[in-house]
Amino acid sequence: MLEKGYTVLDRSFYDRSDVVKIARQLLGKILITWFDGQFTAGRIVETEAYNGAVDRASHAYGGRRTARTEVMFGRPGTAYVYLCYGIHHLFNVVTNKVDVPHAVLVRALEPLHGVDVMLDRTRKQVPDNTLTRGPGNVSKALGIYTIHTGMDLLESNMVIAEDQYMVKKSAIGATTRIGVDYAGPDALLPYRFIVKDNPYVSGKRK
DNA sequence: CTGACGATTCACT
DNA sequence: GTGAATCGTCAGC
Repeated sequence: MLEKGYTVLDRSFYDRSDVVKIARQLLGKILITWFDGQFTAGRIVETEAYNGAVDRASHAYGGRRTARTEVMFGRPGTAYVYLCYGIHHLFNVVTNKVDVPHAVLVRALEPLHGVDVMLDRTRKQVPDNTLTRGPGNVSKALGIYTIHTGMDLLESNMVIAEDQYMVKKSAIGATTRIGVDYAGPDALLPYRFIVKDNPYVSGKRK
C-alpha cells in the first residue's frame, strides 16, 4: 500500500523523552492516510511540541487526565485528534512512554499525493498553498476527524513515514507557538518548528 | 445541568 | 484588523 521508498516510522522514534526534539525531527517526514481507498500524503513542514504536565499550553497541563486527554497518556505513536472551536479537527501524535502525556501538533504539510482528493475534501477549486496550510486544513485535506483519535500510527490506515529526503539544518526555524497566549510564560518557549520559506507554513510570525 | 471557551479559519471592512 | 461560525469539553453549581 505504501509508495516504494517509504518506511513507516518505528515506535522507538516516538518513545523518547524529548518531545521538542521529536517535533523538530518530524519536519520532512510524511503523513499518510488511506481512508475509503483514497491515498493522501504530505510532507510535514511545521510542527509544535506540547510538553505534557509541565506545559501550560498543553491540554494535559498539571497531569489533567480526562476522557479527551486520555490518549495522550497512552502509547507513543498514537494519534490524538480533537475538535477546536467547534469546527476544526487538529491532528497530533503522542510521544514518550505510557503515562507521560507528550504530543506533537502537525500544523502544515506540503502535498505529495492525492491532491485531487484533498481538493474534493476541502471543497477548493485550485491547489494553492492554503490546501494543507494550518492544522485545521491539514486534517480536512487528509480526511482526519475525532473518530481517528487513539489510532496507532504504525498499524492503521494512517501513518507517518520517511523517505530519503532530509531537511537541511540551516532550513529549520524555531519560534513561539501559535494561539497559546493563555499559557503565560510557556507561550514564549521556542516549541514551534518550521521549514523556512516553505509556502505551506502557516502564520505570519517568523 | 449550565455556561464559558478554545493548539482556527475565512469573509469582510 | 475584526468578528462570526459552531460544538465538545470541563469546571462549577
